[in-house]
Amino acid sequence: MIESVQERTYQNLREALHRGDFQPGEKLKIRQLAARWGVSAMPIRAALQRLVAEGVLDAEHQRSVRVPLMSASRYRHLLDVRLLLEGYAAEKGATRLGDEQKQQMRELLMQMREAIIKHDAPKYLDANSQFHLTLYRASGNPLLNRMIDSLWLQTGPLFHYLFDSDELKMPFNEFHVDVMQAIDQGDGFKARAAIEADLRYFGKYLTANMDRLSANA
Amino acid sequence: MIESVQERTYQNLREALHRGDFQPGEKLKIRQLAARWGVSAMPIRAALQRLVAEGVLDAEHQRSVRVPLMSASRYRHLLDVRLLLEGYAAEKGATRLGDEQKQQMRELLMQMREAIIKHDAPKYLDANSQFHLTLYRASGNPLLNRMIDSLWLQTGPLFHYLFDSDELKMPFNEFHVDVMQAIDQGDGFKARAAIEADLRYFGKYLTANMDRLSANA
DNA sequence: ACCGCGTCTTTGTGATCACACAAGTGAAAA
DNA sequence: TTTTCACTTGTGTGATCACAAAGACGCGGT
Repeated sequence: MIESVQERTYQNLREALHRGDFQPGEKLKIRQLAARWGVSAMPIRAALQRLVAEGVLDAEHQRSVRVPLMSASRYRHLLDVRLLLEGYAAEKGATRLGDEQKQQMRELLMQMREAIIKHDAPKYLDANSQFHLTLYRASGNPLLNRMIDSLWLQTGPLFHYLFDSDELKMPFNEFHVDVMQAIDQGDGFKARAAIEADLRYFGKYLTANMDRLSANA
Repeated sequence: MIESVQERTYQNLREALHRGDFQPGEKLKIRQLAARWGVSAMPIRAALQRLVAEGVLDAEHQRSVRVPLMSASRYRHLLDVRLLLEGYAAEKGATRLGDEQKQQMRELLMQMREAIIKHDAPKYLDANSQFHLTLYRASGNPLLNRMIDSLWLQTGPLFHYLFDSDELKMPFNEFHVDVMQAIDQGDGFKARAAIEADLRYFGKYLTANMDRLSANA
């Protein structure tokens, strides 16, 4: 796989955002990021513009770009769209998953369980997103998948706040078990319901604690 | 309103695409476009990358960018997502529309009727898109609206093919009347159904004639 | 000590240039 | 006549530069 500097830079930025390297509200400065990765300003500009176009970053009055702040209403809007798209993708995907992908998802379920025991939040988050995205990808709609990717990237930074606080017991994967059952039964409707429950549960917890979380930031 | 060269260039490109200045499958060359609008390569690059990020243009193996071809399956995928998002936005929007916006939509309905009588396709298309987008915007979810905008831009060029052929009688606005009724009754569910019927009807016609249409291109 | 004003610095924007690589073109040989 | 290969042209990429505008800082006046 040949990758251009722009593509690499874009991926770097994406990962950094997902990792929570930048705080919500923080200004991203071109020259600063360029120095960080030892490239010129150009690929950084391109990556920033791309992320702005995807809705991941905010551009204010075409001057600086910032990591967006997550307000309760913004989260609500995000959740509404995610329920819509991910619910649909889950319903469709559950009936179209191949055997190897089902096996992958079972693996990921195990990895999540392990991660919880070991309190390995990054690993849990990684397995969790792969679990979801594998299911959605089976829907066979590339456009839908692109949009869902973008939505996850917009939600992503928030996850990391959550797992910084140790008190959280990460009991979320009971819904994942429901999803897995629904898949094994080929029951798309049940899969949708389980995914929606997962998202709602998560969202409920998140919005309830949002003030505390953003205060920590 | 201050606008940068990049923003202006982006809008120019958008309009050109919407107008059908470029054929599906056509390569867009940076220097050529730069000469066309008398700017340097830079704002063109930015605009192209932005449109690629929005899914409006295709970038193949990070070399040239092309106007995407509309295959039947691609249209199907687009329609599926549009039904999902626009159906939801319509249902939500129908119950939240303000009086002035309802009045605007009634105006637009009249304009569409006029445009049909006069066979003024551009005017019809313009009023049609405003009619839809006004309704959706009332959903009050900015993220949702951004995504719907992007979907319309991806579908947009196809509309123009349609109206190039005179045989088409544009009988579509009966569904728009249904939408208007549903709004007046404050019936979100009915509004959703009418919008979905509109999209499906249009899509059915479009996919049925896609071969002929793309042959004309 | 505080407020106002001008300057210096920071930062994004847009132009230009050098380069690499892909594609097209032509000629020469089989 | 066809195929192949070298060369030329076209095109995107990434770096650098000049500039304008916004923000930060400090100096001086009251």
